[in-house]
Amino acid sequence: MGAVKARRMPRAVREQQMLDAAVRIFGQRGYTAASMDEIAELAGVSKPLVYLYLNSKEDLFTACIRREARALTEAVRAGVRPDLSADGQLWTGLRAFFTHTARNADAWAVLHLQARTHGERFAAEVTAMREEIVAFVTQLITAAARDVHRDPHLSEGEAAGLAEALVGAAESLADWAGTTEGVTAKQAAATLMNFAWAGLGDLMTGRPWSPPREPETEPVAQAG
Amino acid sequence: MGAVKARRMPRAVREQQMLDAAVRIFGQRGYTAASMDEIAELAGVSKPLVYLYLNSKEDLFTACIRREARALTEAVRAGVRPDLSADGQLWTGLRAFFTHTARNADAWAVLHLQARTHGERFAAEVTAMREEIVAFVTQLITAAARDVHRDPHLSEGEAAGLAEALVGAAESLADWAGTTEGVTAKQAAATLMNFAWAGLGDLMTGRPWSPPREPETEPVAQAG
Amino acid sequence: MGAVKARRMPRAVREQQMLDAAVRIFGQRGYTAASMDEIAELAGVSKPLVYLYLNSKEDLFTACIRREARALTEAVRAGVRPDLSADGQLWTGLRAFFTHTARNADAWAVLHLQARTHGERFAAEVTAMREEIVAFVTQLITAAARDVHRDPHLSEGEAAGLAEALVGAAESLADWAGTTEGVTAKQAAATLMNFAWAGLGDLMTGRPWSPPREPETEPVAQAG
Amino acid sequence: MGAVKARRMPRAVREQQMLDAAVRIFGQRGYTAASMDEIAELAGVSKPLVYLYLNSKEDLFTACIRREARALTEAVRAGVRPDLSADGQLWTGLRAFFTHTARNADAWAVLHLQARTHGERFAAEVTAMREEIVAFVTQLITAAARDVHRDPHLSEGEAAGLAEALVGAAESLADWAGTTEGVTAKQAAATLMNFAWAGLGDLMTGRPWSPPREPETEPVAQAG
DNA sequence: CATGAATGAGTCTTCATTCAT
DNA sequence: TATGAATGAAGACTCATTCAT
Repeated sequence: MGAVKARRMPRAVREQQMLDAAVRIFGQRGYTAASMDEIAELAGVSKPLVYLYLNSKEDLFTACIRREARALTEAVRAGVRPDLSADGQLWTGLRAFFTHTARNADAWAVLHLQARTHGERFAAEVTAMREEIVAFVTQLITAAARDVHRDPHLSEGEAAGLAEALVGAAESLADWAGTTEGVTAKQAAATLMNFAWAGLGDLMTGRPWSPPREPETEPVAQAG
Repeated sequence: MGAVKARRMPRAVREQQMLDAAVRIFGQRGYTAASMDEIAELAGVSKPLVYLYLNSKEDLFTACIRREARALTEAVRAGVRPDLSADGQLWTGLRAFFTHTARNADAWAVLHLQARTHGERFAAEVTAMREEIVAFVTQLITAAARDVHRDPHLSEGEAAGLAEALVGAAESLADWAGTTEGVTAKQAAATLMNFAWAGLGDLMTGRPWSPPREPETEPVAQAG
Repeated sequence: MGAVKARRMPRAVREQQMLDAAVRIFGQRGYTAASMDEIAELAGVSKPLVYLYLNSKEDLFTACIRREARALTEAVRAGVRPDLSADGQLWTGLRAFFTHTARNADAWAVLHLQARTHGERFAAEVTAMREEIVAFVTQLITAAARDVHRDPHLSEGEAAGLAEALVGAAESLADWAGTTEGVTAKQAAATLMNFAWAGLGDLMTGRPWSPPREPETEPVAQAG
Repeated sequence: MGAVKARRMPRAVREQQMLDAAVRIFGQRGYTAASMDEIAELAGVSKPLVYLYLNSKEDLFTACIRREARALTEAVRAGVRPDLSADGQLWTGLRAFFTHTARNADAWAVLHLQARTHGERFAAEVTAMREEIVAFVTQLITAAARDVHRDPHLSEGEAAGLAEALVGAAESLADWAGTTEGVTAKQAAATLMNFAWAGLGDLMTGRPWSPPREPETEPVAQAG
């Protein structure tokens, strides 16, 4: 298991091996349950070397998050075809997204589950990436609205909410596709496009779904 | 801090206090970072008593998951108005869902984040609940399709995928509403209905979004 | 070795046992070389209990310093006979000092060597005690000067310097008496009284030793 | 930081640079807290080179002690004017001593604090130096006694005790002068001469301070 | 002569868990 | 019923020390 043990490698290479191991362990065990011992062993080095290069468990985790966040955004960016229409761009972007998350399940677990569950410092790191993506999707939605009407029915706030929903759905479907046998990235993307885009289309043509009248809305507040 | 110390309470009551404390700590610190010491202190009892009643950290966590999963499904079930049409039922269900998750943020964190991040045994516990909900939503979607056509365009698999997307989006929006100031449960529900339902409607009237032709789809497989 | 192992002792007692052990180990091995393992073992308890009661190595060391500093000052205070003349008070105080340090060699090593060698925080703790003693000795010296003249030849600064020298000499003699076989506390005290008091007497009668004239004094500055 | 990096220096020079760095670090951090990494970095060389030249941390520390002990004794020896009377010799010796310790505070910390706190092997190294000095001072005191009487009142043991006290006071005053702003070497020396010499003078003229009668002397023994 | 790469061994610290009362 | 006293096991982190180049 693991890579063949090769001693005396240049620092940069060893660092990547360590990050590979760390992403795998963090993704599978979770941040706290992951032990530096295990990571070092999987990386084929001794623990002190991990500390020498990556400083601490926190820093190591942060390095994982950064590397994988960058890898994911770049994969998506590379997938998007800017010459297509808004829905075409979304489609290709989603395909890239699902492909990347499915191929890098541990990295996705690190970003989507672990990083958000172990302290603000880590969460902030992913939030940056996520916001970048949400902003991009908001643009796409707004652009699409412009394609249909000169005078869009869509406020900025609404567009942001919809983007949030779309990204959220994508994230959940990524988990689903990663967990469920026989669901391809393409299928996941198609499902999401079907689910959302047609609806958005309707929305933009001025036929939004509207809730029935009702008397009262209680305020939302945390109980405990 | 914590509850007022009252001795000699009936076992059932004490147990609930412990679960209250545990949900709070697990939700805020995460499963591994949560310490039995802290939980016992917040519950206002000594640690051995926690062990006497709840057996072990794992069992305690499982008990939390079960209690909160049941509470959530019951809240949703209670929210749904079975006398309404499919979209009406979905709307009221979502409202109940967002209201409950917003009011019980720690419980939601336990179910949505913690339980899925710390071992199969816990994950399975939530999965059961989730599947129940997905099945219910699948029914609603199928029912809605029947309402529109006698001869639905919607395969079972498609309906399941859409339900998955909808539930996923709902989960993400629950996080979003819990995190973002000034977003009410009602708004979250409306956003999701707008996002999805109109699209589904389109879908059901036979105008699905369709991807452009392309030659090739690579299979999805985990790299590492 | 160590005390007979008795389980289930009240906290206060156990704490003192731990401090006893800690003083011994810290005094003999030094702060850094002392291991919590060894201290716990000598105290007859497990390491976690040491942490439960004393918090950390730093806190444990601080507790040692405080306890021993208090014990030493109290021993000296109890030794001084306030009804005697200044030289009588000094004599009895020194006797008490040498007796206590000789009987508690490890404690003396903690206070005199270890506490001053491992960070400001610890050093400050002993400095407080030392300043108290120096101030007391300064008073004695000044009082003695008043006994001899109405109009003392002794400035405040000079008195402080002399007190510093006397205390310093006492500290060194304590090491010496502790190390050298066959030197009693009484002898050490007598040596110091002989060494110093007669000289101070001379000083106070206005016959100070004076350095020969010389042309030049270079300023003192740290090289590195 | 550290010395300018110059490669390919003769071994002797490099060794001195290493010792310079080591004395500084050992003096400031203490033996155990000092890390070979830091020493090597401050010396401007790689760690393996330190090991190549100085063998081990213990050997390095020993080398420091030896070099600085020799430097100190030589400074004192060079300061003493053998053509002067006994008190003149003591005065000039003390001046040299305080000047050297003040100018080499780290070296003094190594000798006075660190070497005595980290194992017999190191302590022995300084003890040798100290005994040499004490012996020299004993001679001075005896010589001074001879200057006053043909038939000295001073036994050998008494002279040794007094020398011990004087040296001890000098050591403590060295710390004091090193720590307290505005105290020069000359002042420290004068304080000590005033404190001691006049007293010794008295002593030698046959008027020793004598303790009051008292019934009992308890034997001194270590408690623990 | 000189060093970047690498580690075995050990330290402080924490936590889930259990007795004895 | 309830708890103060106590611990085995494990994890993060550091350091003196050595190869291989």
